[in-house]
Amino acid sequence: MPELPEVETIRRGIEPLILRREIVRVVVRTDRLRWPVPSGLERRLEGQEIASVERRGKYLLLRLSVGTLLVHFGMSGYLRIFREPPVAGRHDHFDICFSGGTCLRFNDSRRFGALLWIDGDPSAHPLLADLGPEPLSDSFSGSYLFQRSRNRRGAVKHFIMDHRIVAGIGNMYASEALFDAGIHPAVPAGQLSFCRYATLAESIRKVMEEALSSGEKTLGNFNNESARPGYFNMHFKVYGRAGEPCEVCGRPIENLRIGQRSSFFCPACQNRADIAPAFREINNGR
DNA sequence: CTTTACGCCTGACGGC
DNA sequence: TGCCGTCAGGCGTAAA
Repeated sequence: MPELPEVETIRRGIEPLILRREIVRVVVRTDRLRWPVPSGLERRLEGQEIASVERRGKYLLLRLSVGTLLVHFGMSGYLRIFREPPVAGRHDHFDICFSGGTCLRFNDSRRFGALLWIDGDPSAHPLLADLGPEPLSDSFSGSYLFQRSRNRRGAVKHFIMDHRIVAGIGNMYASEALFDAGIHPAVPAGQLSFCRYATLAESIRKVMEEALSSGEKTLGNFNNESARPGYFNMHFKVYGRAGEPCEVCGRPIENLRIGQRSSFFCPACQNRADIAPAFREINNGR
């Protein structure tokens, strides 16, 4: 599931292949994605040049001479790169081909992804306007999280997955960051201390940067036609590891349902001392 | 305002 | 072997 690091890896991978290239051919095979693909998009894109390749949260933004193309990968979306695309297969929903021969093909079995056209300033688009800061930007910090979390009773894991709070963190990296910070995912967001949020913000940065460097290693594979840019083998310490021993303490990783999502954590390394009344609002040593 | 449940969709998986 | 039910997940929406 592409989260921020995966989308950023895709961005870095395709940027040198398509920047300042002209779109020469667009094929849309279904308009039934997360939202309908705008009709007549093909004609609007053909002949336009890619002015920049950007990302906001999990959204990939291809800025054109006029307007912006927004791509979202949902759960199962991925791009492949061809010079001569073969006959389209199952779930190959659209192709965008460029001068010089590069062709991007989008495949998404679950169709939670999106292809949208934005006229004018992308940051004013409803999907982007309310996004919180990028976790790797200067405006993201422990004090920011602390301030936004006051009076929130929902689980901290849900809190950091709220894209209005911070953009681009999904279920996998939320679990990993909380493990790194030693914070139990179910702790009410409003009950964590300033110090714990300082730790959490650093853990979020660390996990994102580690994932980005994993992705960086796969960039060389982008001309391999079987490759899926952005789908790299990230090493997870808790995500998807229910029942396996924690690599720090050996206790079995547990899976707890929080807000309709599975949440993986180590019951020992991520203890709930945070929410015991005696420990509220103080740094308990971690 | 915050919090919660739901629906979209398909592939993988387990049970029979 | 094959069928069927269940689950996973991002994210907007609606309802509480």
